[in-house]
Amino acid sequence: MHATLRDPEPPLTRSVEDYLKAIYHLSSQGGFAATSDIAALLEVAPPSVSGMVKRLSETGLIEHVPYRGVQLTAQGRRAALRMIRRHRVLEVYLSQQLGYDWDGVHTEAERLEHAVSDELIERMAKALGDPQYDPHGAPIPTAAGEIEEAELVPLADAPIGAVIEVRQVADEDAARLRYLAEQGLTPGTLLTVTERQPFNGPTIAKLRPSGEARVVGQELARSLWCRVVTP
Amino acid sequence: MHATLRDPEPPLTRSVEDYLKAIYHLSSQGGFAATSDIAALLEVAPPSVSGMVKRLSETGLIEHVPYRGVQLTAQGRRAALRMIRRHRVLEVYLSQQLGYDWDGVHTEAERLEHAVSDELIERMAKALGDPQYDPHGAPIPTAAGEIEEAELVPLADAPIGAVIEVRQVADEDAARLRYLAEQGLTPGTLLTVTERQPFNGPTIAKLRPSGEARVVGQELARSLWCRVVTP
DNA sequence: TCAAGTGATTAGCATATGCTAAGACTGATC
DNA sequence: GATCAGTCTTAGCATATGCTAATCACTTGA
Repeated sequence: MHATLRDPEPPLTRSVEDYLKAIYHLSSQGGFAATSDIAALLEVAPPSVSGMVKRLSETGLIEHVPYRGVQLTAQGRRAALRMIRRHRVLEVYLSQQLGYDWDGVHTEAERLEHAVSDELIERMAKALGDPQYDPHGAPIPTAAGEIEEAELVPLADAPIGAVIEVRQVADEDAARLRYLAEQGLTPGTLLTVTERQPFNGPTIAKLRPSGEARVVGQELARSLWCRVVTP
Repeated sequence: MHATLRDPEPPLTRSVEDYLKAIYHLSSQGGFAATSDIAALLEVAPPSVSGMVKRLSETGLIEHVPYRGVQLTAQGRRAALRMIRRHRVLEVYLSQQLGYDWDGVHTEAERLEHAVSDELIERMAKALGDPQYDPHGAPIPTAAGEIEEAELVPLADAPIGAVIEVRQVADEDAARLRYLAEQGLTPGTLLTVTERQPFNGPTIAKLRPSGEARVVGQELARSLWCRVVTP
């Protein structure tokens, strides 16, 4: 009801959608997304970001504090979450219905997310039984724009002895994702951290229930986000 | 083998892909596609077409005879057929796997065709059992770029008394497509033309085997392309 | 054969997006 | 508090695509 009464938001370009997604990801932790970080994520030069930032703040999608960074407005956040829903539903669909690998879905979804209609996304979601998580374990926003905010810690910071569940893999590199899949370190896996080497060394964990040991280097252990099941 | 050795053709923009498709359709009968026809089909102003035509002939995708019109080169034709394959595979996929209506697939495919990868199209085609025709009966080019060229006549010209098969509906208007579906006039339907009213009047045909009569106005009968089964 | 009309092209401009080079700001260090 | 390194922004430009208005060329009818 309310949604249909709202002013019809004008269609956004592909670029704009990419900027909004980037800003969402970069500002989800701290408050502001920095120009140079946006530039690095989107692989454009910083002045291109400045230009786009000006346009986006004029249309009310972001707030810009010069020399500080940008934040999404409510409208910008809505648009960003819509893109993220599209991306993640597409990832699940491609991997479950079309046999894509866990590590190959990202690139395809990256292009499709700008072209699909809302109707197609909802049909895909329904065909999949309205999934809550994408293949990398990231939560899928609802069509209404709500997203689960879970308390997760990187495996590298997980307390020794705790039972933890791998929830999310924050890495898009196909080779790394493939490696994690081979190691059985996919969302849903339960682990006990047994040991952590000093000086940013690897984390050592046992798979549950099998008890097999896994040695996870510092870098990977930073991108494996986990939920602490029993401390 | 050969395909992988060919120079990697540079990615085309969405606009360019649309122009090539339009030129393919407009020049499939006669030799040349006229500027004004391209402009009408793509809903742009004629000078925009002139500009694009210049760029496309510089990159070798089309041949331009000033004041005459344009034709696709071999390279342009290859690119156009690739888009048409994408479009039609998408239409079949959307209608068979995601429950889209016969008349609703076109718009969605129109946007997606520019974003999907070749790999996704081949996965969809395989999941569908490599279909030969799209939901409107149009032939789907092969991945290698071959397309069936059938001898079809509009229902409006079909000989009286002949048994004919509806093969293809050359109309994109959703309401008209829905109407034809209601009337049972979809690709594969067999008919006998019993009568044609003079002065461009309607064609009257009987469905086979049921014998039910259908009165088809001149305009629709021009967009229903048929194969003559027995003269 | 030539003039009119239709259709195509060119000229000139607008917008979105990107770039490099140069200048402006901020925060940390002495 | 002054300076410097790093970051951000502005200036100026390029490309792709679109538009309108004006001009040009082909065809056809008188």
